[in-house]
Amino acid sequence: MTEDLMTIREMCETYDVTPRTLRFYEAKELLFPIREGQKRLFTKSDRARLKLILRGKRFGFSLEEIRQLLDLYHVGDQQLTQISRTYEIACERLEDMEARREELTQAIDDLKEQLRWGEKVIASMKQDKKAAE
Amino acid sequence: MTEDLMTIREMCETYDVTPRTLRFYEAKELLFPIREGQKRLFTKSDRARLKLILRGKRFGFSLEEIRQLLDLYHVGDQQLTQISRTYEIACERLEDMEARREELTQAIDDLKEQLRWGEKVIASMKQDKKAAE
DNA sequence: CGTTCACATTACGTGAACGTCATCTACGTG
DNA sequence: CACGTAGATGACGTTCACGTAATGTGAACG
Repeated sequence: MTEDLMTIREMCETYDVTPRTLRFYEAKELLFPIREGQKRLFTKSDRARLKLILRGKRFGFSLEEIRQLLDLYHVGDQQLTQISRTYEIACERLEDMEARREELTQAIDDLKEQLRWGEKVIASMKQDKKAAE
Repeated sequence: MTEDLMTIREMCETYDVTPRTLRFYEAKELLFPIREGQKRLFTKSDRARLKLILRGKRFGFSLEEIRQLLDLYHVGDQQLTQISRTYEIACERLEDMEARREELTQAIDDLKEQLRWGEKVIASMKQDKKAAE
C-alpha cells in the first residue's frame, strides 16, 4: 500500500494541497520528487519536507525562509565548515521560534483577559435587559 | 510630548513601518487616525491596534483576519446578540492560538532534536579530521 | 516671495504564491 | 482503436501587501 512512494494525486489528498502547489514547490526546490517516465513520485523525504513547509507557512514564514530551514534538516555530505554554519543558523532560528512562542503566549493571555471583560459586559447587559422587563 | 497624538512620521519611527503602510492600513479599515486639516493624527487606540496588527502579521495572519481580530478588542455599543457572537468568535480564535502554540512547541522540540544530532555529526567530523592528520 | 518640509492623493508597479486554461502525453479499458 | 483518466508543461491571470513615482498643498523659514 504505502510503498514509500506517492503519486501527485495521493499527495494532494493526503495533505490537502493542489497539484499546482506541489509542482510549484518543486520548481522552488523545496521538494525533489523522483521521476518515473515523466511522472512525479514523492518519497517519504518529500512528505516530511511538505509537512515542514505547511507548518512553516502557518507561522508566516516565506517559502524562501522555509527552504533555508529545510536545509537544516537535510545536511548532506558537506564540509565541516558548512555544517557548522548551518548549525549556527539553526540555533538562531531556534531562538526566534522561542521568542515567537513567548509572544504567542502573551497574545493568548491578552485575548483571555479580553474575554473575561467580555463576559462581564454580557452579564451586565443581561441584567439590564431583565431590569427593563 | 506624548500628547496622545502622533504624526505619521512619529508612528513610522516608533513602529518601524512606512507611511505607505499606515495609509494602507487606514484604507483597509485597520486604523482610524483622526484628521487635522488633511493631516493624520494617530491616537493611543491606533497605536494599540498597530501593535496587534504587527503581531498578527508575525504569526501569518492576513490583514483581513487581523481586521476581524481587532474587532474583538473594539466592542462598541452593540447589541447583546452582536457581542455574544463576537465573544464566541473570540473563543474559537483563542483555541486556534492555543493549538498554534502547541504546534510551535512541537516545532521547537523537533529543531532541538535536530540540533543535538548536528552536534554529534560535527563532533565526529572533528574526530575524523584529527585522525586524518 | 520663493523654497523647503512634511504630508497628502492618485495611480501604476512589484514580488510572492499560487489559480486557471490550453495543449500534450502516456496508459489502461471496453 | 477510440476514449477516458492522470499527469505534464507552458503561459497568462490573480490576490495580497505594500513600493514607487508624480503631483498637489499648507505651514514655516530665510
